[in-house]
Amino acid sequence: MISRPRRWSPTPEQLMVLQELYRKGLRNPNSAQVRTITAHLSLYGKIEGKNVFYWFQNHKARDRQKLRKALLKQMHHRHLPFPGRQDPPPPPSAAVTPNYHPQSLPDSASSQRHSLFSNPNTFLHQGGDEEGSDMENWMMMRMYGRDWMLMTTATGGMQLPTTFPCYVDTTPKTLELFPLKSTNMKDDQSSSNDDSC
Amino acid sequence: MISRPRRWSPTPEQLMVLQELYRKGLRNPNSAQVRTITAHLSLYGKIEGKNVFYWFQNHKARDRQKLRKALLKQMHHRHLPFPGRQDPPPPPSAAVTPNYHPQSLPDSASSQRHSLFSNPNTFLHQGGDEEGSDMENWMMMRMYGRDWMLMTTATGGMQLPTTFPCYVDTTPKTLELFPLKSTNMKDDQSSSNDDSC
DNA sequence: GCAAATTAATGATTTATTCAAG
DNA sequence: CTTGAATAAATCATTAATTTGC
Repeated sequence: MISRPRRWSPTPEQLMVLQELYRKGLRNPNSAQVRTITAHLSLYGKIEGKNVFYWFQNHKARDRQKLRKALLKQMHHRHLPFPGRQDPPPPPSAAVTPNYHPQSLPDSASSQRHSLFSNPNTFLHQGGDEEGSDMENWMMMRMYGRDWMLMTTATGGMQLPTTFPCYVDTTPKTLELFPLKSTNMKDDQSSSNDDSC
Repeated sequence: MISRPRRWSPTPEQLMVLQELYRKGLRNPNSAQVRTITAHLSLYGKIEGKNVFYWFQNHKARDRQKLRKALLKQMHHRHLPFPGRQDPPPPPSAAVTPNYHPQSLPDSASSQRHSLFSNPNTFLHQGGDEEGSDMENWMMMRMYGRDWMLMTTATGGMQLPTTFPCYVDTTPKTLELFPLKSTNMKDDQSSSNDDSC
């Protein structure tokens, strides 16, 4: 019995595909991309969305850190210019760029790059434009993978119910107090005192 | 017209409940906790899971940083010992503790604290113990909220389909190449060259 | 050859930092 | 200025490589 591994390990095919996607320049796959990649990679073995997400995150970070170290060591040794590495053309001189939040781009920018991939194949669903619908239960953060595992697996994930505050000044309706399970033991539990409503 | 706000802002009731939960010691709510809190708080106004998650994350971080600053300033000024702050009893001298991963606790530890909250009310579903089922599409990471928004909202989220690597050495089955949409313009796009399979 | 011991890689989590809305 | 949202960096923990003694 191999006792199902506790953490995902990519099969050679999965790894190859991920590396190729990375090599092509993919760094921060969005939700749809993660789902698509996961779906396709699941042909080669067990895989989840978070694995894909983590893989890109770690790979990017370690690629960058490797580059940093190389540059530092090089700079310390001699002043040889850049090494090769022209695969995913990093934004010029952005090898050590700390952050870079190009958020909320104003509706239509950089239309030149779009022309490079004129493949309007809407492979993924493109729901309505208004809010609601899928937006509700879309996210269960990364960290919850383990908690969920501990919760569903019978590993004796102890229960630390936390009483819900009940002095909300509006009509309490159906809400009074409800216990919450807690599996991570860090600083998650309630303080033992002051829980009388 | 107030033009629906683009980011969540807690209503007074929601904020009060969140603060109370925090005050009681909740720091890293897990998946079930986030869902439960979200469900109950949605009685008081529009809210999503990520809002709850972010709120705890930010609140913890900023509480800690505030404490750090206070300590630093105090230490610099005079040597007054700790300020008050005995609400969520921080692990002794853990005010600036870097990490602390109590992961994979061996099945039954710290049973004393459990006795403090002997409320085995299984309010939340407790699914089977084996894999699969809910574990599949459980997580869409935090960052995807915005992407999803840009995608579903008609803001002209440009399409940057990325060709899927196709030289996987197993039988390609139904997978050959598939375009992926990309909305974040950071370094997400594929390199323009080398996309011929 | 082969496990136990040690080290290197890397998957998974948490914390720090930054951007930007209000 | 406060704080929601997002990303990057640091860290932990487990698995795979590898070394080592037999």
